[in-house]
Amino acid sequence: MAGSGRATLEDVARLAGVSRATASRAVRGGELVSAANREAVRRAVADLGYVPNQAARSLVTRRTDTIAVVVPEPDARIFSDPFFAATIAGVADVLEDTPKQIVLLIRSRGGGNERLLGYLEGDHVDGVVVVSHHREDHLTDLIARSGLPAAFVGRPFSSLGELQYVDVDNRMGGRMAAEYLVSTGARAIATISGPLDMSAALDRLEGWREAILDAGLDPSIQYEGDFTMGSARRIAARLLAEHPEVDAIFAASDLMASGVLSVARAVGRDVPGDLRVVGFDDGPVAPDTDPPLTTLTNPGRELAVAATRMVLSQLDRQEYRAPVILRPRLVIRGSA
Amino acid sequence: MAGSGRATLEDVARLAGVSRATASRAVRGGELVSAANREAVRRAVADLGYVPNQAARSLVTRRTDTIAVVVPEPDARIFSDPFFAATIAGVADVLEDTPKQIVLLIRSRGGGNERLLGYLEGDHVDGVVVVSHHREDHLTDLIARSGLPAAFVGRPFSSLGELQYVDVDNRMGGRMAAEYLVSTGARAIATISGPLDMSAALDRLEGWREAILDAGLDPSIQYEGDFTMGSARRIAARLLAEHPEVDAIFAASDLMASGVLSVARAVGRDVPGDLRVVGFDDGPVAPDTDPPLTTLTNPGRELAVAATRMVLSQLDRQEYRAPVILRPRLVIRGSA
DNA sequence: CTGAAAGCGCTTACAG
DNA sequence: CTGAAAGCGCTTACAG
Repeated sequence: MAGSGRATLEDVARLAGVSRATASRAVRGGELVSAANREAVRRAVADLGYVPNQAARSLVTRRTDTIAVVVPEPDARIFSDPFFAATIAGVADVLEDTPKQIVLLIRSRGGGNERLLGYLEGDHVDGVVVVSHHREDHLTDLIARSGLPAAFVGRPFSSLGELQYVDVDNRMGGRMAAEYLVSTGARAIATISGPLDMSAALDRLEGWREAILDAGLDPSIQYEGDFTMGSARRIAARLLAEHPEVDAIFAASDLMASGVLSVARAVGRDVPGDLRVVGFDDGPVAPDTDPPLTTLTNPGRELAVAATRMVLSQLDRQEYRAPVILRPRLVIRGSA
Repeated sequence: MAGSGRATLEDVARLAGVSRATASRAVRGGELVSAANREAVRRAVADLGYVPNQAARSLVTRRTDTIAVVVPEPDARIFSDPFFAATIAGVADVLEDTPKQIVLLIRSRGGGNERLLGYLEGDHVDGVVVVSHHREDHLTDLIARSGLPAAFVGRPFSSLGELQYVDVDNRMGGRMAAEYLVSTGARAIATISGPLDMSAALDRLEGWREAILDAGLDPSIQYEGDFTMGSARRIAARLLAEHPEVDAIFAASDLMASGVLSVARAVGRDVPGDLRVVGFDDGPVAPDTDPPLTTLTNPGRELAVAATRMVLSQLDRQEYRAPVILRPRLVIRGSA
């Protein structure tokens, strides 16, 4: 009772009248322990408020019961991005049914990976889920070197192969956005891409471009944003001024699309009347913009669930798993 | 080189030609170690790719270099709440300058606290920052019992005293919202509160009520939301139908205020012409609603920074710290 | 400044 | 089903 958390397995064993080995077995689930001893240990644990010391356990089992969620993003604003938030929720969903916890590994402002590497290699986590990976963050090498079970949410940049990941088919999504806009009669279709050091941004841009070309249209009106609303606003203001002929914009995230919407309103463009807007993500903001956003699905939660399962399954047997690639769906609302 | 992460201090010591004790001292910063040995160890560490095993270290030091961020919220949607996101960013900001990492402890869907308690008491973390605390989540008892250095973001429900926390003065904020609305000429002022099992919601409501009463107005038009946009939309639709005379609404979060705005637009009410709306948080959505939101500041990041510092300072010396209470500021934009 | 030794609290073959 | 024993990889008085 006194000093809860301080009781040790030794104490439990003594109180229950068994050896430490038996107490240990009983504590963990009672395999190979007589019913009587199991009960005695249970009572001792309750009486003493015993909680196993994880460090001691980890030292011998080599497991830590923690999964790292790596966020190689120097800017903590990432946290308010709904896609990212959904991702954390997805990991949490899966781990809920296990004894594992999430440790959040955030790239330091300084930009170095030393701490991250040290943590991953210090036998600190059992596996890792990587979110929001950029081309130059060296995370693919780092993960490969660590040898830890890992999965990326979003196709990693890497020549190393073998890195497991889940993704939405972003190229198809970009295509679908452009094709849909073409089908509604748009002819001067611009795009605001995400940051081109991220595969999702690259793929969406590529798909958009292919479809624009296939339609015999001009793919040259293309600006690079960073997935945030702020970036899209700045770009949209310029874009609409420089290219008044533009009759549709594919913004590569809902946040950016909603930035476009507000700028369009501010400069007196009617959406979808004389400007069509398509976003990407189908996140929580999509139904709430004005007009509601036509967009492509990018289910962060579902992707993170799949990635986490991949890591868990690697923990069991080291088998290779083909990437999980979800097809985006076009959700038609009011903006296009 | 081979089996990176597998090298042990023993290996380092042997390669450097010193004892394990000296190697240990050198690895940690070189106090009480000759320059020559320090260098020898440094080289051995580099050669072997040695990374200390944290479990072994924790077992003896009793420190884990992790801080728990406890989210006693069954619903993972919390992650997309910008205030909450800001909070995580704030903790990360502070820990960035320390060797500590964040472990995210989320209340299980099942609702039980067993896992949480087990984790906190299993010598797993050095301290805890609690975010989004509800009256019945038993977190105050649980934290107090664990004896861990802790701080709440938001005033805790507790009779135990001594629990350290940071907060914005929500009551004053509620007051300021109501007083401002009164000053703009509003006379039928409703409120949509947050969930009343949270102190922030309670305090804002209380402050609003006091000011309404002080102004000789009627405080009876009051609905309970849950801080989300969805809840506010459902409520606003009913509220505006049942009380068409309402000329102002204080919504206790920006998310809720933005829900009110969209409903108002849908039913043809002009904001701020014939309906004024004030929110709370001054989060990222506030400048981007239509019209931009008049709101009160609630700096989640700053609060979390203060809370984390509290925990860190408790880690040093067990001294008591008075709560940090920030004054909200009224930010006037277009909605009121 | 340095090293031998004890010990942190557990788990896990191993022998019974 | 049970217990004695070894060992996981580190840190920290202690004596020098």
